[in-house]
Amino acid sequence: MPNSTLYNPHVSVDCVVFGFDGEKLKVLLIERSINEQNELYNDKKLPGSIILNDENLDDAASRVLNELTGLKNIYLSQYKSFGNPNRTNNPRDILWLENTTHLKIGRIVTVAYVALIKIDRKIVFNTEDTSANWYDVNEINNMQLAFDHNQIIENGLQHIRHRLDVEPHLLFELLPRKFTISQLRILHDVVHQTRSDVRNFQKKVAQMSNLVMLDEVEEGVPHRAARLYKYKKKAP
Amino acid sequence: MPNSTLYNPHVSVDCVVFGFDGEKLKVLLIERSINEQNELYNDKKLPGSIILNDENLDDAASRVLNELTGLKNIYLSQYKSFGNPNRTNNPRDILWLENTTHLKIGRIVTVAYVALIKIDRKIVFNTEDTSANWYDVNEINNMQLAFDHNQIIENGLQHIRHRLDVEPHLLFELLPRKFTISQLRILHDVVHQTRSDVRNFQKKVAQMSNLVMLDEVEEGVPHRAARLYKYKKKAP
DNA sequence: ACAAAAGTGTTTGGAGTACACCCATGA
DNA sequence: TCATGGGTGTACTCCAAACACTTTTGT
Repeated sequence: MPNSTLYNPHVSVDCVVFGFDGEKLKVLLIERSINEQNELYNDKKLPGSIILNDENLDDAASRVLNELTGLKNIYLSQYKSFGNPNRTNNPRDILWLENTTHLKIGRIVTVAYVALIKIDRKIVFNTEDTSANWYDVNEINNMQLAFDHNQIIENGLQHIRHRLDVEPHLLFELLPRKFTISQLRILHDVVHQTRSDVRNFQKKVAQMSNLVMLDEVEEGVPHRAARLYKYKKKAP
Repeated sequence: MPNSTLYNPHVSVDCVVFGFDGEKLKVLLIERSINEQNELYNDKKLPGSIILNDENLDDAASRVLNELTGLKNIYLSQYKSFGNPNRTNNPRDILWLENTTHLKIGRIVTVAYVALIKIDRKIVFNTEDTSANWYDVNEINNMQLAFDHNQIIENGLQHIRHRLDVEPHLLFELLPRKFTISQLRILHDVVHQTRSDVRNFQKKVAQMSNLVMLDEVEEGVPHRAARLYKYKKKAP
């Protein structure tokens, strides 16, 4: 329950949290309920918060993610700020802001972050006042999100695609600790919107020195089990 | 002279303006004078401003550049926001802020932009209350700038290096309208901190379809004059 | 004539791309 | 035994990098 001496109501952070379920790229959204003339209106929003008065932007983003998932040390990267004076003009959004913050809110500039998390981590998404779910990045175009969150996600997606291109090791932030080369390839293809050749991909992977083959194979698949690998930081 | 109903004193924009003088990469800084206990203290700062209440972030950055240079249509790109709660804590900076804005200023989150301009444009940098000069990017490490502007420039430099790598056509924003291949190569090398081979560079340039050779050569050089080229947008 | 930079081709190695078959496993 | 994906090698193309000499012009 924010209070005005603790919080800075002029600046917020929003996090576009990406996950990979083995097939699709997903984004984590918070379910939002607004009581509008005695009708409950439901939609979704990004996890975010106005910042504390004495808080760094990066710290605010970490706090939001930690409050939501209980996790620390998540990959987080600031990528863009959104400050259109009209972004907080929708009456529904104003109502929701005032109900949840109990502050008088004017214009808010928000600083957007992308986060990458391993979707297999068992995360408590449903606390007493928050419930969150994963959504396909491609479905989001057809959803009407709070504020300018559609645009924030769209930009976040572009950003992270580019980022994963330049720094491929970040792909491992999205995979389980142990993974198969197929999983890595499918993730790579989903991110880059390509369809890579299996043999060429193996070849490229073979020259990654920080990929270590384990003495284990996957389990519970109805076909030949694939070898498991893990990612090891620090190139030699 | 800002007034509190017009300006939003919680958010500002700062512009890291890059230019190229034929040899070095330069950044445009504003000379700042502070009357501190009857001693004049001089240093430098980035061109910037708190935003207007009803102004987009991009518009605020354009406004700052236009007020400074008189130019429009400058290449501008937002790259990072800085919101350390201590960034506006230096007493000297507080004094300067209050003298120039006549507002009570607390914490300011600033949204940083990089801009690219052709240094040969004759620009009025010395209006009645502002004077600006170009500084080598490498000298800036040894200067003590206002606020966290050293860090903002450092990040801006990284950003623009990467950006010019990904979108090489942006190099032409830094060159005069007519330029030689040498100028282009030297700029390329300054940006990428490389030393490219003259012949290989010519070869690469030869396949750029939007580079057109003019029927002119450079003048006033004490050696064989080089051919001039211009950049033409829109690939065929 | 000399100093200074302009301009110009060829060779080589490495990376990316295209392509097809046998293998191991669970049902 | 069959269905499903796992795992493997070769040939070709293209791009990047290395490398040195002649030409033009001003002084």
